[in-house]
Amino acid sequence: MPLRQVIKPRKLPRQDRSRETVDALLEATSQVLVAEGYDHTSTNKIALKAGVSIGSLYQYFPNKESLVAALIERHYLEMAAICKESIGKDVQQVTLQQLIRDTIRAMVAIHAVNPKLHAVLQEQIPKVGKLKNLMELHLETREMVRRQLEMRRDDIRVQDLAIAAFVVVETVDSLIHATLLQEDPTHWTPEKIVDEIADLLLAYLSRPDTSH
Amino acid sequence: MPLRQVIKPRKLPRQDRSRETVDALLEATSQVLVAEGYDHTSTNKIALKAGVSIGSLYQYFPNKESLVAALIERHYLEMAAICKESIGKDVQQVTLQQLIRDTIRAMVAIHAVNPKLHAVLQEQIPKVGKLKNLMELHLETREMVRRQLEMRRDDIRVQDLAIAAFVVVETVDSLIHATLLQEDPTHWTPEKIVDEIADLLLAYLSRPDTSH
Amino acid sequence: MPLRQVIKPRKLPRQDRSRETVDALLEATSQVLVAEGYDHTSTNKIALKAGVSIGSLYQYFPNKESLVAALIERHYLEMAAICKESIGKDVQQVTLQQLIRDTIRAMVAIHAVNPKLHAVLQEQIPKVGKLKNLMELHLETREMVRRQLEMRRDDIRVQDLAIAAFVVVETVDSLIHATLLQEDPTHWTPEKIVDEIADLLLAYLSRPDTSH
Amino acid sequence: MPLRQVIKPRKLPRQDRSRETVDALLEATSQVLVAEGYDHTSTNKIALKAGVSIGSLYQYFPNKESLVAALIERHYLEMAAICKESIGKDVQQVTLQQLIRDTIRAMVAIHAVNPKLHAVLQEQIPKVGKLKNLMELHLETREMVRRQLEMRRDDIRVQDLAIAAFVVVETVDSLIHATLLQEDPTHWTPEKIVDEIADLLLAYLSRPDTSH
DNA sequence: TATGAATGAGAGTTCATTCAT
DNA sequence: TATGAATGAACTCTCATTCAT
Repeated sequence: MPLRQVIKPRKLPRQDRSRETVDALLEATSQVLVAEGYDHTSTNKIALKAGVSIGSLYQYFPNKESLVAALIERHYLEMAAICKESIGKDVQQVTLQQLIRDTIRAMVAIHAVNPKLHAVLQEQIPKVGKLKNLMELHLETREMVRRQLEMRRDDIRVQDLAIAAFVVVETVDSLIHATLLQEDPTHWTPEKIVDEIADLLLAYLSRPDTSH
Repeated sequence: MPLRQVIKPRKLPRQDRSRETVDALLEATSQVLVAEGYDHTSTNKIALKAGVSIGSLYQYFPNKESLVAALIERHYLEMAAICKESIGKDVQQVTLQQLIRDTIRAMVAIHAVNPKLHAVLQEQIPKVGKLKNLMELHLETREMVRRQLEMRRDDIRVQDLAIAAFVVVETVDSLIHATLLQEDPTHWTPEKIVDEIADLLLAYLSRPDTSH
Repeated sequence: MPLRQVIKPRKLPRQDRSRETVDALLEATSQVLVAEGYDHTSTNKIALKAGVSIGSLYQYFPNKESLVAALIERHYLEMAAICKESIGKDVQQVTLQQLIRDTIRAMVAIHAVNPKLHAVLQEQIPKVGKLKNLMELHLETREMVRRQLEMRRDDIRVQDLAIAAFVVVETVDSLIHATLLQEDPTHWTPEKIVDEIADLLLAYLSRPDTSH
Repeated sequence: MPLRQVIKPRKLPRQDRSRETVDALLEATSQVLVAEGYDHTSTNKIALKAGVSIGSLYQYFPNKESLVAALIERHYLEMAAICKESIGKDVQQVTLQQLIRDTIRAMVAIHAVNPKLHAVLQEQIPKVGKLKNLMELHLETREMVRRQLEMRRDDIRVQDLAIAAFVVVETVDSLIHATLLQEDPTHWTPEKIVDEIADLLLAYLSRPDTSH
């Protein structure tokens, strides 16, 4: 039976094939979301773009929501990794000013991962059910920032560091978001706004210089 | 009996019926949006909640989008009125600090009009087509704030007042929004956050006190 | 009370006003049919174009079908008048050839009354219910032609004059109709086709000339 | 067991299911059109009659028009096949008289395929957009007839053969159509009318016999 | 396990007709 | 009698999901 020799090399082991299919589906979901918006995203389009039958899609994801939730999760993990790298490490040698700039840069980097997807996820996904994961990132980031601030307690004039962290994270995120959404992109460059935000937060957090 | 016509000022029955229907539809739209989110808002549900036939709905609104657009318009007008009253008047006697507090209060008031509706409109309405009205309010507010800042040019250390206005409006809005969305409402009261935001902006805008 | 003198001259007596409304409605029906086709003709559009409220429309016509039926009737009467004038009179002095030309001219005149309306009525009106009136005109015309042919029995080689009349009427009508529908109107002028049809029918009806 | 694969030649179940569904839909379209007329034909009725869900209907046909267009296409192909077989072949041995009879027979055969459907397609389908296919059959037939007439140029007295072909096709079609629509079917049999039309056209086309 | 044909609830929308004023 | 707001059945079409193969 020479045929056996012709038989193609055993496809990837089950797990790997699954992995590929799931990845293809998530990538397709991302692309369709960006290209068409949440409203016009359908499971059929996703399956088509992923090169996967609609039946297979439902083998891996029980419903549409779970697909989007998984995508959010994936995006969230990417962003969380960036966050942790930038502001998660327990270094105290860094000045408050440096910390602030690092935080802002981290947030810019987060938005840069896939800005259009980020915008869709943040703006269009109904924040109900299992889909509010993206908010959790804020909570975690807030906590990380709070810990960092605590290490510099003495340099900071704001009493309640939880509030300070909240203000920092929300402010940075919203300003970056608004800047990127700006329809006239020539007006302010991201660099300029990084400086501006740093200014804002430093003035807010730091004790007025009473040295002289 | 000419008197009768004066006594009973003809309520122009048809026009009133219309008005009532339109109002009922907008109110129902608002409620359904808040209760179910944009995605699960349908013209049928709106008509049902409004106690109006689906046919009547389409007599006044050519499509679903136009209903939401009209609601945005209505909400926008309410908010714009608040804005203008608070920060539109050309008064110079007011200190920068007072101006900042007024602006924040105006934004809080705006969110207080119908907070849940505001959140849905801001978060869930796809920002495409005719539905981007809510962003325009930001533009207008920004412009009003810029003019106010210009009147106090000397008290302000930030160079570019357009950027300053942008930062002010976005920051205030996002912080208020995030605060109201906070799931644990006992943590920070709105009053506390108003103070905090005032602090933040005053530190950002005002020249460090060099009097002594 | 000078007011009384200002009061407008009493509107037309009931009957005349009705007449006007009905006419306006029929005219509007005709125009909407021509402009939009039967499918997109609605009673609301008709009432609007007629400058009459939808309620009034239903005061005069119990339903949409009856409106179209009345229009067909009106068109039919106009056409029938033309027919009768041309081929209804009992004159024998006229030659067969002349009779044929008169018949064709009558049919051309019929189509000329309102060609677009005629086309819509003939092509788009579902031939069901009360709406098959237009076919009856053919029956009547056929009968008139048959009587005319009978008066010239000796000049005609076709045995069954009922069939001859049927052939004549259908042929003339369809050829005129097809000519007018021709999309390239430069190709054949109506005059040319009148000659051609006359040729066709004369050859069909008349006894071959055996005089020599 | 390789035999099984040969014995039971895979019916490609999916493709067959599709085909069946499409066929059922077209057949249902035909029946609903005939039974209810174009106006009262709806996709829901078609799907119901086809024993197919409305969703499946839209999987194969993007809209109602496309269903009717496909049906016209199908009907058109059946008719075109008949036409080509009867009057498309390039035979010159056949006399003009025989040609005429063949042509008429072809047209009768065309109408006989599905007379009621033919009537609906010809009378009720708005001749706009993709739906004017049926008129094209006339154009093609006309061209075929013209070529046949040209081969017998010497036997024909009519100068312009394009006009002659136009007259022939329209006349034959309309007379057959009118005959079949006749409500009193006992009056004239199709055979009788074939003779009559042949008579008509022969008299029209052929040169008067001057042999003696 | 993969496929994709099939499903059908429900969406947006139209329009002939009714009826309170 | 005239008005036009209101009605709702019925329409076209979408899409998340199922299931026979």
